[in-house]
Amino acid sequence: MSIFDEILPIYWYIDMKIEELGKLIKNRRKVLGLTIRDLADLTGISKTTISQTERGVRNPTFEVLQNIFEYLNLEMKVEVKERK
Amino acid sequence: MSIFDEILPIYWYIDMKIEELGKLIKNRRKVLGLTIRDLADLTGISKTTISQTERGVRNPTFEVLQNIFEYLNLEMKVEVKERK
DNA sequence: TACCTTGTACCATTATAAAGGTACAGATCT
DNA sequence: AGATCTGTACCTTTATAATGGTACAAGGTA
Repeated sequence: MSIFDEILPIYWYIDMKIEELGKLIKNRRKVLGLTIRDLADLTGISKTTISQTERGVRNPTFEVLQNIFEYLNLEMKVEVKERK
Repeated sequence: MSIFDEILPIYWYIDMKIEELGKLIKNRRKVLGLTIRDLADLTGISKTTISQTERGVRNPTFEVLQNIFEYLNLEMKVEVKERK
């Protein structure tokens, strides 16, 4: 039906690339069955900002990510990078 | 000698609060023995931005965090929040 | 006493994130 | 055909992040 019907991980790893972060947000939003308008209403963030953040065409602020993560039930962790 | 001589965790958890994120960055910078000027030179970010980000008095962009994390050898992970 | 380092305070300017509107294309309906 | 929904493409305006300079206070050192 769509790419979002595949088995979804409950854990994502982000290597600090803005495009990957956008894909993660869009994926998670779809999983929860929300539209961009829905998420905009929930967070109070404009649809423009959400759309562009999901596509990685803009550099969002921490506050924007904070709000989006809250309503997508996501949390961020920071670790010291392992040495290879 | 200072608060940074205590045993330091190799893992931090950030519950999306900008003040905590700032403390984490400052702590990590101190652990690596870097000054704000050092980090500014490494990342290309101004000392003003770094200082205010560490104190949580400003809302940094993702790009700024990306750069800081890179030179502090930190990485970000995103997880689905566990239900209580 | 200097002198140097570090971090913060303060300011003006520039760059750009965010908002909020309209319009449009594609898909999905009746 | 039309109507609706969704996401993107625009555009303008506003808010504010980021820069880069100076100055100053606290601390350490010679």
